[in-house]
Amino acid sequence: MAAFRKGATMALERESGLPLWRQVHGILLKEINGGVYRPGERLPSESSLSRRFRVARHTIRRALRSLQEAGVVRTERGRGSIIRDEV
Amino acid sequence: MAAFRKGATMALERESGLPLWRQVHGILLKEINGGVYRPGERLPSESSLSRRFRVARHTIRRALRSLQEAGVVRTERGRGSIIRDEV
DNA sequence: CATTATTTGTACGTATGTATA
DNA sequence: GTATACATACGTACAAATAAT
Repeated sequence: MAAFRKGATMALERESGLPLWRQVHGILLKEINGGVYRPGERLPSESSLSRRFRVARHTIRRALRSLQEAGVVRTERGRGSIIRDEV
Repeated sequence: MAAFRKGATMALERESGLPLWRQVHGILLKEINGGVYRPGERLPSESSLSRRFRVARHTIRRALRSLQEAGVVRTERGRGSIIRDEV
């Protein structure tokens, strides 16, 4: 399937009970694991992700935070969220 | 001094460069260490702290999150933020 | 080197949902 | 059943660090 193309994603499910930020987390994690974004590379900016997923930047930041806590990315002010080398 | 009374605090410094949420973190931590709030007890609600410090609830939540990450409190939905047993 | 644009951080506000008291 | 309290999600504005021109 075409689920690993950059920037093309199914719409989030707003009635699923699963928080939007968790859905974003899951999608980005799959894309990272699928090689769409690779270690050392930056994820798209928060604004960009906000447009892509049609959610508030706040929601994107919540998702990115959970990716940080999971050790998947590190976020640097003014630079972006960088994929960590896989463990 | 009277720095350890419940709910009576100097105003936060908005020009200090230190983020408001860090200031709130520091004050609450001192009060916890000073015995104002004790292990097993709950901190005041987010709304209450918001009024006390005259900052948005968002800012209080940021401070509480950093206290969680520091292992000082645990937050439970519908219940509040409970002081952890000291380590 | 200087200016502008981009990007994340802080801080405010509002509304609604969900769990607990 | 009502009130309280935290969680999710929307929005806006500006500051600060970095990148790009």
